[in-house]
Amino acid sequence: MPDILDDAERLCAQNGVRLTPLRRRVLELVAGSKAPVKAYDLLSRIDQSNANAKPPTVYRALDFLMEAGLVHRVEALNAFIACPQAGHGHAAMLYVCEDCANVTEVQGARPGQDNKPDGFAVKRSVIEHYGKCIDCR
Amino acid sequence: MPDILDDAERLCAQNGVRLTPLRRRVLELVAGSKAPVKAYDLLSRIDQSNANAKPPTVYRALDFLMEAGLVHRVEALNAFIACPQAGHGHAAMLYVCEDCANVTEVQGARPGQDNKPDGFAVKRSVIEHYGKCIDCR
DNA sequence: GTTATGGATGTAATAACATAACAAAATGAA
DNA sequence: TTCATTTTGTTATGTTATTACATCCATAAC
Repeated sequence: MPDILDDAERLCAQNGVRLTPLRRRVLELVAGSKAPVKAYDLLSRIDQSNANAKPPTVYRALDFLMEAGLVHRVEALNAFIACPQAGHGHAAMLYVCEDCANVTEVQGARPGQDNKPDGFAVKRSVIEHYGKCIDCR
Repeated sequence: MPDILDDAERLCAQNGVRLTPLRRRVLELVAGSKAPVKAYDLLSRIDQSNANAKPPTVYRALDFLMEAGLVHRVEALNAFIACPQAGHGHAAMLYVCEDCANVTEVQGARPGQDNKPDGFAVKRSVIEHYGKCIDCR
C-alpha cells in the first residue's frame, strides 16, 4: 500500500501533475480497500480528515486519479478500485467475485479485436467478468 | 422493428412468460431507438400511453426484458438497447460509437478466458468498447 | 514582495438513476 | 367462484453524480 502511494507520487511527478493531499488521501482510501469502494463511502471516510468534503470533492479527486491511471471505475458496480499496475495504458480486464467482492485485474488483454465492426476505432474498453473466485467455490 | 416484437412474442410464449402490453410497449420504445435509451426517457415516453407510469413501472419492465434476453443494459451509459438476436445466451459484446451513439452488438465473443485467474467461474460478462464507428471517422 | 494567473478546493443546490415497501388489480388454475 | 400468483399502481426515499459559482492557494512574472 505504501508502494502504491509511492508509485503514484512518482508517476504524477513524472507527468507534471499534482498529487495533492486530498487526492493522495482518496487514493489511499481506495487502495486500502480490498473490495471496490463507492464514492459516498469515500466521502464519509474522508470526512474525518476533511470536514468540508462534499460530493464534488470526491468525484473530482476520482476523476483526477482515473485520468492519471491510478484508479479504475468498475462500471457495473458504480465503484472504484486502485490500479495495481499504475500507468500501464488501459487494457485492464477485471474479474469480480460476487461473493467476496475481491477484484483481480488482468492487464493487456486484447479481446475480440477480431470480429469487431469494420473500421471501428476503439478508444477505451470496459471488460468486467462477474462470478465466483476460487476461494468462494 | 415488427420483427423484434414478433420474435419477442414467440420467445416469451415458448418460455411461458408474459409479454404484457406494458412490457411490449417498453420493448417497442427501446427497439425503436437507434441509440441506447435511458430509463427516464422511456418513462416520459411511456407516459403518453400510460399516465400512471412511475420509475418502478419502467425498471420492472426492463428487468423482465433483460431476464428474457430481449434487452441489454449498457453499463457505462446507464442505458438500454434491444438485443438484435434475442434469446442467444449472453456473451454479447458491444461497440458503442461516442459520436453517433450507435451500438453494434457482436455475439459469442469469448474474450481472454485464457489469462483468467485460476478457478474463477465467470457468470456474466460486461464487454463494452467505446470509440468511433466507421461513419463518424 | 506584490500581483496576475491558473489550478484546486469549498459550497449549495439539484439533477439523474434506482429501489423498497405495501396496496390494488388482473390473470389463470382448482 | 375462490384462491394463489403475478403484474401493476403508488408513495416515498435511497443512491449516484453534476452544475455553477465562490474562494483559496501555488507559482512564476514583474
